[in-house]
Amino acid sequence: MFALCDVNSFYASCETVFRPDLKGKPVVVLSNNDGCVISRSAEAKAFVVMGEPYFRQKEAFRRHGVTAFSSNYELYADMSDRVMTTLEEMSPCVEIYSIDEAFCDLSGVRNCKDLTEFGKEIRSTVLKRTHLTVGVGIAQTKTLAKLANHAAKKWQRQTGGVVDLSNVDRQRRLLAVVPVEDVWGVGRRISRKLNAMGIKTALDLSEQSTWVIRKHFNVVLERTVRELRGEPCFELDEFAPEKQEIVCSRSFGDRVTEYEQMRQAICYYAARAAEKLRGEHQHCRFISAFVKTSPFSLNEPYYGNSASVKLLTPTQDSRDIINAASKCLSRIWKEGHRYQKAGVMLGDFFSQGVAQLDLFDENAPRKNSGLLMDILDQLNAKSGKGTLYFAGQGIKPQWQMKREMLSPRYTTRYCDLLLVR
DNA sequence: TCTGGGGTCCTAGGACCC
DNA sequence: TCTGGGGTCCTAGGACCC
Repeated sequence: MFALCDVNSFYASCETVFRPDLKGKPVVVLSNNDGCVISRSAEAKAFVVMGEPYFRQKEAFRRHGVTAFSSNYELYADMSDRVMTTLEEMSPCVEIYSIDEAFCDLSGVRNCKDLTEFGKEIRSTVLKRTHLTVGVGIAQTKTLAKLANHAAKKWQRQTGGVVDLSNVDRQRRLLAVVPVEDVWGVGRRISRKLNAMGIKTALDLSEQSTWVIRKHFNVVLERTVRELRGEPCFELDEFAPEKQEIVCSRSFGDRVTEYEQMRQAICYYAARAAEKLRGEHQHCRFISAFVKTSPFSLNEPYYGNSASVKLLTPTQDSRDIINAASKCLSRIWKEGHRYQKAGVMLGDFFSQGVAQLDLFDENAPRKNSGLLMDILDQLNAKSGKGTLYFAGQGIKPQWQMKREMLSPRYTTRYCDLLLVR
């Protein structure tokens, strides 16, 4: 048995925890650069469109008294930790699936407790400790647990925010009313195709023959069908697998038109990516950089391109990674465009000591590289990000993002006491 | 004027091997 | 006239997730 626990309107709720005056009022959180709406409080759902740009909804926000926040990921990550710690205390095995969701293994719990009761305990404990509300969906497969969670949120008042789907009749009744596009693993493209085939509800999908689904779609959807029937295909992954790639990219607050500005931005992303890489205790061989103009602007030609290099010897040294990324940039830069976004990607990872040195590599490994990087990371960890940085990043970046409605650092600076007890 | 960021998995096709 | 069979590895692209 699995329980899927997720926080209601996570980002928006994190903001209202520290602004009790906004409880019960429409609140939204915006993506970087205050671009799109990425989280809405229950009260905001009626007149705010998820994923739509802020500038198009500004007027409606004003009319309905919606409070908007720039995203404050430091705060959300910290609140997420508190929620996950609580879940880990209450359940023997937890898979943290995203910043606001976790699957809990309930196979043992089942023998000694009523599952719905247990779900309610989780809810009240998380609420008490963090002032955040979670929905709990319980079932014998992950896909069904997701669906149960969906129901717990949709009919929160009737269900008390907890739905146990172990009963087969109950399962069928729910599947029959859930549109197929709300099933975990069924996105826009696939639901359109399914609808055209007359498959409209989750129940319809669960009744398809697996080989028909495999023929018209793929094994991924076949697994979803099996899971909907109660046959588990996905296990609980308690330990996060090692990363396969690291991406660092950002849209610019203002369009970038000058090479020097872009070079600084790429240098910054490369340095951040290298830092993340060392955080994973990995070395990489693949480095790429990309730039692009806005895909939305109609009166200028679109340009987007990327270039990559494959090193002979894996590295974790920021200097190597910055070097490689800068070289990539020089290959794809085109004068005369108004660039909206750029980024750096790392891949082809090797663990420490596993890499084979190359006899013909002209760039011999740098002396004391590991030691230097350790000191760099330690300093930045202790004294705050950006204490020590590379000259290539520039001193006064003009390309930084806009966050005009940012909330204070409630939990990571001076207000920690609020939540301690 | 203004539209996010970071991931995973699967498949098909090409290059190459014997 | 007629040109095999079985495999691996890599990459790009498409789908999905939050």
